[in-house]
Amino acid sequence: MKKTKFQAPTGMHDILPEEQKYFQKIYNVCENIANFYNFKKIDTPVLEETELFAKGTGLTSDVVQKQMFSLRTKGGDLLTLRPEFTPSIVRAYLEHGMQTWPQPVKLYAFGPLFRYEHPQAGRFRQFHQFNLEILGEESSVVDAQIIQIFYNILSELRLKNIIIEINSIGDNQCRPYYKRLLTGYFKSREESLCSDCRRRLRENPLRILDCKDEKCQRIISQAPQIIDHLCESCHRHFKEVLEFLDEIQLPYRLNPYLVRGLDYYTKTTFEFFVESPLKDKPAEGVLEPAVRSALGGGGRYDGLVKLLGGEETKACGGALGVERIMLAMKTKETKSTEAIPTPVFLAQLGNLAKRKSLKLLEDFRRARIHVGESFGRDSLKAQLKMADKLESSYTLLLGQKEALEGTVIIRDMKTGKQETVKLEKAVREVERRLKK
RNA sequence: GCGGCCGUAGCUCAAUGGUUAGAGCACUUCGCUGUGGCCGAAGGGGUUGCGCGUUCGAAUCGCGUCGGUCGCCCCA
Repeated sequence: MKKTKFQAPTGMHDILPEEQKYFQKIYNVCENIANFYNFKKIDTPVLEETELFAKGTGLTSDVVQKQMFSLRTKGGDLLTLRPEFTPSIVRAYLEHGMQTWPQPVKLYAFGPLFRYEHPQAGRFRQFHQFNLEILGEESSVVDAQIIQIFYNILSELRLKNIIIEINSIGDNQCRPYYKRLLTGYFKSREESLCSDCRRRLRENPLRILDCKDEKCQRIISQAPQIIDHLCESCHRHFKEVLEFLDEIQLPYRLNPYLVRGLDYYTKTTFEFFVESPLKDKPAEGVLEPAVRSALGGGGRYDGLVKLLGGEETKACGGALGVERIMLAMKTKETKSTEAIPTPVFLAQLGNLAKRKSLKLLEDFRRARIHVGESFGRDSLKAQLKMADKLESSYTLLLGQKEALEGTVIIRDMKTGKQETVKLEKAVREVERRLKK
């Protein structure tokens, strides 16, 4: 065989039939639940103006600073493969005048996203998210609802030990004050911070809070926490969100350092994890790090719509990472969906029979019975072998003799018993047998 | 952007520096003219990721490069 010259680009993958089971499963669960909560589906282009993300996602975010796939069109437009959904959806909200729809507008999206970064477990340059947005709603109840929906999806996919981490990062009433406080705190200890954090100190001091560096950690643990410095309205909002979560008994954990890297968040931020039950015995050393990465996250973004040119519109949203869910499903050995057998196989022999087979196949399609075939093969042996591989319960045999007589043989693959029936009765006969 | 590990058949993997790089699985065909599974036989499939070097001789050693994978950063 010739050496294959081409391969998928770094961090991008074919989703082979084997994997499609998981994909489909995740998509179906997301869609069903989203529909139940009255979300409407939206698809947006994979490419958007670069400016949309620069402004929306934010210039200080890593996503914009170094992870965008950007290109210039022949006409000179600067476009970027979407690294996340939210700015696109806000753009669509404004472009189509959704402010005039009954508020809030609840939308969901599912599709590929692109970020230029170094691939590793659960992290790819092309990956998929399921995304929810509720635009035009200020109430804390929707924050809780979005968290609840994501939680429901993950449970429905049979993931265990789901943990929600939650925080509030305030709004532009209280955050500037907290930021100054924090900057002051870190400035006085700047020499002890890692180089990244020294940069963050100037650009976005809040991000220092989720630095993993050991020395930084010690400093962070003594730092002022935002929840102690929220303004009245943010404080109330956060308290309400937590009360809602208590009410529906979701297992959340406060994480005062959960900041998130996208610039537009205000008030509530949250992330989802699957906690490993093996935590106390790291001896086997399997699968720990991959499982710890966030399965999803999101938060409130009360300023984004205005930032992108609309009226002040409060909103909240979030996303689940499809590949990461798949990883978690596999790691937890959630029962993988077995290959579904093809109940009936149609084998033919001879030209006349082949022609009649095409028609017979259509009869079965109309009866919604899945029938396998291998019309390209002429030997009966090879066709029966295929029927065996497909784990068919019955094989229909249509040869020269049967074609002339207007009959077909039904072979029970388990017992090997065969019975000849009229061609017109084939569908009904098979239906009857399958019911047993 | 930085670091660890790994690149041999479609897949999983063998092969002290030494003939023509092997095995299992998978695939195709035959044994069996119109009857599957089991069994037996045969066959196709490789520039050992690529390049340069060391050597009488390289899948094996060295350097480089590309790719994969895992981690840091960040995120889903």
